[in-house]
Amino acid sequence: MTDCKKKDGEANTASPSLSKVCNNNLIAVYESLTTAFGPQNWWPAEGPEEMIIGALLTQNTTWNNVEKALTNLRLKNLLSFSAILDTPLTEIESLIKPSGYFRQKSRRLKNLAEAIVNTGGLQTLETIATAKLREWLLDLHGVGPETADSILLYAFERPIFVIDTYTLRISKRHKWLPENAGYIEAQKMFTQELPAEVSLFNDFHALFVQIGKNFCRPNQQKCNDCPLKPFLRP
DNA sequence: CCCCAGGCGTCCA
DNA sequence: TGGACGCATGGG
Repeated sequence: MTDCKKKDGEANTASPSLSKVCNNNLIAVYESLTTAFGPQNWWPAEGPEEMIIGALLTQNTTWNNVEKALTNLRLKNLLSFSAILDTPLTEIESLIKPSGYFRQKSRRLKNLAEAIVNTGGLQTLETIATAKLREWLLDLHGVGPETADSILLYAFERPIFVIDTYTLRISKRHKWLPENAGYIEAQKMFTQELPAEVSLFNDFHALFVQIGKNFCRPNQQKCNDCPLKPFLRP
């Protein structure tokens, strides 16, 4: 972790900042994760509408619970924005109950569906440049940075690195980032030090979730068996 | 019984 | 501007 190689011609006098992990190592992190867990294939396309709905429902919620809600919606043919728009709030509430926060999320879902339909649907949104589209998403009530970026990456296939609590926690535990780092700072690190590839970002994010679930819980870290042990900074 | 989950908006200093 | 808090079901 300490011998970050400089690019050709670059001065080697400045000591690398503690918050900076060199390119080689984040790639190595990804390779270690892939070796340990294999490719993840997250959100393998039941279509962008379902991905977007899932991105909203999974806020602070396990995917297992989200799947129950998605199944309920699918059985009622409600995995489309126009259908959600035409369905009473109370029905949405009862269908998505397994995914938790159902009163908030049902409103957010209808709100999101309404915004998308009113703006001309996904076909219109697809034509919007990434930065602008991110702003548009963030303006929606109930869509924060992670949900917006998940939608950008997984539904619109834009090369945006998604930061979730696992990614932040893992980055801090390994001292790739300072303890007070936030979403933007973390995203900047990954963006700057990785090639902007959708498939890489997709898989990387999913792999971090695996590490988080298995080795990096809030009050329990099993660093001894963790594939990322070699990447812990002193 | 406990802790935790693929966050976000609100409130308050 | 940043840190607590409520939201809610389901799994370990």
